[in-house]
Amino acid sequence: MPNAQNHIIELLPRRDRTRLLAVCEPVELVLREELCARGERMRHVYFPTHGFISLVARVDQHPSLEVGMVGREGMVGASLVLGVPEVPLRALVQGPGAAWRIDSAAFRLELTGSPPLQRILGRYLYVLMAQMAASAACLRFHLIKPRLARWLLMSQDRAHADSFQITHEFLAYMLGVRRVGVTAAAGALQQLGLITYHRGEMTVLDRAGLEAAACSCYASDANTYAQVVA
Amino acid sequence: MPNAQNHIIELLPRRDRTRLLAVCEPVELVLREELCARGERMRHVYFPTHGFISLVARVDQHPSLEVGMVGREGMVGASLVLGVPEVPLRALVQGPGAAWRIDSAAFRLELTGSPPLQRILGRYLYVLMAQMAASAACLRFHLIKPRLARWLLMSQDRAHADSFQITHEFLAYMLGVRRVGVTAAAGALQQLGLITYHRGEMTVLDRAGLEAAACSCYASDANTYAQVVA
DNA sequence: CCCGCAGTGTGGGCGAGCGCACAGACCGGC
DNA sequence: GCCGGTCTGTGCGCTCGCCCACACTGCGGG
Repeated sequence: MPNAQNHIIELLPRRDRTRLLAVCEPVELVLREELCARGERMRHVYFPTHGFISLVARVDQHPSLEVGMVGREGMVGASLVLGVPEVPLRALVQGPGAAWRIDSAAFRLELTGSPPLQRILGRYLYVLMAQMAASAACLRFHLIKPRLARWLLMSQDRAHADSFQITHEFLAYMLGVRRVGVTAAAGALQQLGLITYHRGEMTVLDRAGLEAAACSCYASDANTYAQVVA
Repeated sequence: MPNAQNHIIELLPRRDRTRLLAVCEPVELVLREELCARGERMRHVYFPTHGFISLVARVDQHPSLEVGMVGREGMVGASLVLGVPEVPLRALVQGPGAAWRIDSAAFRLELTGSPPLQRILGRYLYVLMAQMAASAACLRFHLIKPRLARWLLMSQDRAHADSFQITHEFLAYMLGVRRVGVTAAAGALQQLGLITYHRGEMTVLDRAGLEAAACSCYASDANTYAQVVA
């Protein structure tokens, strides 16, 4: 049996896993690729194995805002589990990598035939919801620096790499702040020796230090996931 | 067949509806009552028929923040549909009224036996998620006055009344701002003749005017619900 | 009737983040 | 080696919302 490299899939019992993988096809996740535009019908769902994806919300003409992140611990297109083929969010590849892709129709078929898959994805959806609710409060009450630290940690977890390609500009979009605000916060973190960056490449140097600098939301998120899904 | 007065229940086919109502018991929703503390196991789910409930998130020691609202268009405890008995949020009665209450175990039983119920609740959960994602962006980008207008409209829809008991202080908690900020925004709306208030009682005078003053999130929310659930 | 209290209105000082604008630094391509 | 574009750093004035404090007003209870 192949090593699926995706937590959700790995949690499935052997039978269900094999059957699911049979309808999967491996695809590459290209940086900045848009897996799904907001409001659009999804044609595929994705189980990332490497790299990570941002779930991005928009209102009016305002800049975007990241409300969730998906890596090998989750999936993109979970709303299909709820029976709704649209997504209210953009799904944007932030860390290049790879994923298992499944056609929506095939996935729904697989889902109805696999209670374990239903169970796990239900729990995953719960975590996603909890994450979104917490993100809202985090966004409101926490300063840029701790939020940036949290973002970096979450990315590192999902990318399984210490280094990723991201500019201040893009980070600003994710966090819903100005680029200048990111520059200031990132500069402070660099001063502290926690990270280093250079022309669109950021590297985590001191993970423990970053965890101390991050807001509590990082720990609670990880906690929720561990308790509910794993 | 009794008139359920709750949209979710009313959308069920006659058979499923009757069976569900058989395990329901009517309860009163008392103002400020906490239907569910965050992190706690739920003992009951609620289908409101009158009044409305706020879903409230917290981080650290910071003040609370409303991330969702439930009235007769929805239910409290929808995470049971995902197979998780806990809720990451407080559920707080903001508008007194009444609801159908079901024991969690009985509800799960009913759920497994009723595909239509599963289908409708999945869609409702989707709407709730979309609402939460949009709320985050709204929180970040919109000013207090439009957000307050939106809150009043949402309350009015769910309470099915033009007047409700709420102080500036409490509104501040919901919107995640200071009381003084609410006073200023509410004062402006009153000046415009859209609302009037007095010692903890707010009344909507000009609904159309409020809709014009509200941020776009109100319309999008209503839209999503109408398209997905109804 | 007076006191207390909850709800509301107002003010001043302050800090985080915003918009805008521009300057330096680095990289790749011709 | 020059040039253009991208990424990063910096400055300034400003707004919104923050904290704190206080004053006014109904309303209900002793």
